[in-house]
Amino acid sequence: MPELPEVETIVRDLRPRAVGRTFTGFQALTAAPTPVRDMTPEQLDAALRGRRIESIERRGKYLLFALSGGLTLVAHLRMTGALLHRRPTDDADAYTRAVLSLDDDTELRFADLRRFGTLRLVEDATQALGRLGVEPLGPEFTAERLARLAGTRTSAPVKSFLMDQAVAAGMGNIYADEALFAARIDPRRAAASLKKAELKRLHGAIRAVLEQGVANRGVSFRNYRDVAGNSGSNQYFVAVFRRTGQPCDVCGMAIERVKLGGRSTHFCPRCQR
DNA sequence: AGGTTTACCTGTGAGC
DNA sequence: TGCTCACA
DNA sequence: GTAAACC
Repeated sequence: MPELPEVETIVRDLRPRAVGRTFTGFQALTAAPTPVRDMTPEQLDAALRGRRIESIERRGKYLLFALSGGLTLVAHLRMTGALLHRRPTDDADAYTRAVLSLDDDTELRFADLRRFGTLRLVEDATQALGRLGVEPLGPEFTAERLARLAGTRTSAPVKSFLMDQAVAAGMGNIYADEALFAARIDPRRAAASLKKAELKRLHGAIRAVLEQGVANRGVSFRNYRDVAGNSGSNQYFVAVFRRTGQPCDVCGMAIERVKLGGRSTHFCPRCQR
């Protein structure tokens, strides 16, 4: 599940490989549903041909390809998507749903086991993005802002609060659990009940776990792969995620798992209160 | 309105 | 081993 | 992971 650090890794790897290249075609390889939204694959092919990639940016978990002529190709990998940079003659990648051809005899393969990922071509990038808050690794993400947002919630658990993209764009299930462990906060606590000192710890923890994720090129529990098809290594450094029943590294207590907002949530019942 | 559940799709792994 | 179910 | 449906 690509979250902020995984998407950031993809964007950084893609820039030297794809910026300056021109699209020579688009092809959907599987029957509907294809990743393409709001138009047919044929329309996307026609619209993409001849457009140069001016820049590649990340916003939350979205990838933004700024193209010549003012259009933006917006990709979202959802749960199991990957963007592989290959040559047409390279071995096939499993679950490749679409191929974007470039003018240097390479291609971007959009692989996606569960088919939740999306691709859309828009004039204004913001129209393809959901309701997004500030970038948690950017200067606008402050403890004060986090506290203000937490105060607007009533009963929602802080875990669900963190998963809301309008709070900190790019946070996902893994890094939310890890941030709450690092901040020693029980994920079941109501967001509005957090004390100032706790929010300050949480703010720092969010930054720390995301930065560590980027440094380790992301988490690969199952499907995540970078543009070369390689795994990240951050899964070796997680404290609680998918460690149900295993001893906490800090106190030795068994990690517990509960369901919060429909998502599995992992925490140490002794360290997090 | 905020919060929670469900739908979208396909595969893996655990338990019986 | 094969089937079902929870989970991602 | 996200958006729509449902309390």
